[in-house]
Amino acid sequence: MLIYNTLSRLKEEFRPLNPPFVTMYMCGPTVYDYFHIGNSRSFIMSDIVRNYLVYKGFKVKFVMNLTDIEDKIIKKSIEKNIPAEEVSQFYTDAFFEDINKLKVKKADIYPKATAHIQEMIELILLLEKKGIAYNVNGDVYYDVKNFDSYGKLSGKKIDELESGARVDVDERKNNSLDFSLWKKAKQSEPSWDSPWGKGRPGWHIECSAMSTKHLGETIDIHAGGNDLIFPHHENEIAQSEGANEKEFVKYWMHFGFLNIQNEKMSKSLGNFFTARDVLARHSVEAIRLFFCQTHYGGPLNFSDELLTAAQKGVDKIINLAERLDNDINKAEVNGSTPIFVFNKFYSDFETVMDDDFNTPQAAAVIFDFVRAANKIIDENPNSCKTFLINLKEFLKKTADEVLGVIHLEDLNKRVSPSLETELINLILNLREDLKKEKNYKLADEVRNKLNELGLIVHDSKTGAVVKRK
RNA sequence: GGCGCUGUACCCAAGUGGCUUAAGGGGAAGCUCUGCAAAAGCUUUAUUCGUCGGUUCGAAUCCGACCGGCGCCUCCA
Repeated sequence: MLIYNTLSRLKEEFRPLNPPFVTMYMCGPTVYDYFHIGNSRSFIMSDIVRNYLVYKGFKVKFVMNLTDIEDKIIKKSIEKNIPAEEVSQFYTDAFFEDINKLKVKKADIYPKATAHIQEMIELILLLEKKGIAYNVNGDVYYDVKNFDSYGKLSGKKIDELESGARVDVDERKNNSLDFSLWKKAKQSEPSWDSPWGKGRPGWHIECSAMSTKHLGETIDIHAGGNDLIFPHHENEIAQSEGANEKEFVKYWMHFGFLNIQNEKMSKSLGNFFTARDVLARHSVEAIRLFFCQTHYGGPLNFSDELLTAAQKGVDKIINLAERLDNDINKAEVNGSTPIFVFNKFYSDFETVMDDDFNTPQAAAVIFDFVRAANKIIDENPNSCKTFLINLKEFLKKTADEVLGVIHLEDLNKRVSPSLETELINLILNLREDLKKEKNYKLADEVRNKLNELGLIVHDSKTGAVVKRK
């Protein structure tokens, strides 16, 4: 199995430190606002990576941090005149709501920055002891010149970065690239006691401290968006490897941006839709298939039209699943067992997913399977139950449990009986009688009236099928 | 200025030296089914991969030049 490692810029054979265990850390949200649909791409793609590792038999421990103390949270708390904890708690709740709707599986642990202040302080002390951190009147900085391999992840060289730096140079720093480990408290800001006085942690230190605490000094996979490569992940390496003198991460994975009209979707540009907005217009399945149909590392343009197109693809898979459910109920136990190349479809799926999670190809395998399955059902109307169950099992294992582009359990929920469905069936049965009497005028009128009520009636060989608009 | 990504059919998009004279989805067209309509299924749909040169028995895939799009270097998934 190959994974593209940002560190080496190569696809590398995946060899976790202690197989079958895999440790995976994903940079989570700063809880200062609802996350946008671009952020969802990273959450969903990391979910798929994790699901596939589980499919392959790995025991994955997945950690996602919650940054609950940070400039933007403080800014919002001042604007709204409410405590910072209230801001972060509100958006943490919203985060979990949205992530559930996106069918992203829960992480094993969601460590919060504010619950790990002590660990961060200890890490900074260690860096200070090693001479790669320095204190300037209560502000503690990381000294990049004292970490030899600074820049190895982003491919940057310290000298070049300095000359191209766009930010105003902070006179107190030794080097303009030095970054905050500990920020001295300003008035009315949340703060914690520390050996350097009251203050709060810098942004990067939390990931180093929390990934070490929950996953160990060296972790297998660390993932996040492309924009985190520099400076965030570069700084994490500097902190963790500077302190522990051990390799921090074996495989760095980065996800491409979601663009709008070829521009990166971002809060600062204002060209974004929140995940909850998009979920109000499109299904999770359409969103997930849309993301799957392009490789995780490249850019992807967002538009409602593309999501609508993805929905059609989802429907195609769901139609087969529903057809199978229907046939499984009717099928004979001792029917025929057609010859079908299950192994080929499973091995094709694995081959492409093994190649750096090629989800577009994986989706292609699923669509090929859908076509082949429809064909074989057409050609073998008397297939046995087991055969049909095996067909459904393929969809469950791949499209549902790994990619999450369909959710079979939700389909089952849809057919629960109620008075409403009983009444609809009654009307449809009466309409069948009208059709038998060739009273098409009245039959069509019934169909039109139902349509006005939001129910679409499709006649088929086995009787009318009704769908909600 | 530095580093990196990218340009494949009407749209989205995979493929990075021969298995591909290029997957898959959407769209379009045809067929099957059918009282009609719709739905669904099946079939078809790029001799061609930004442009121009080069390497090679062989290139969308490697090299060079050029044209276009984007990202990071400041908070950002």
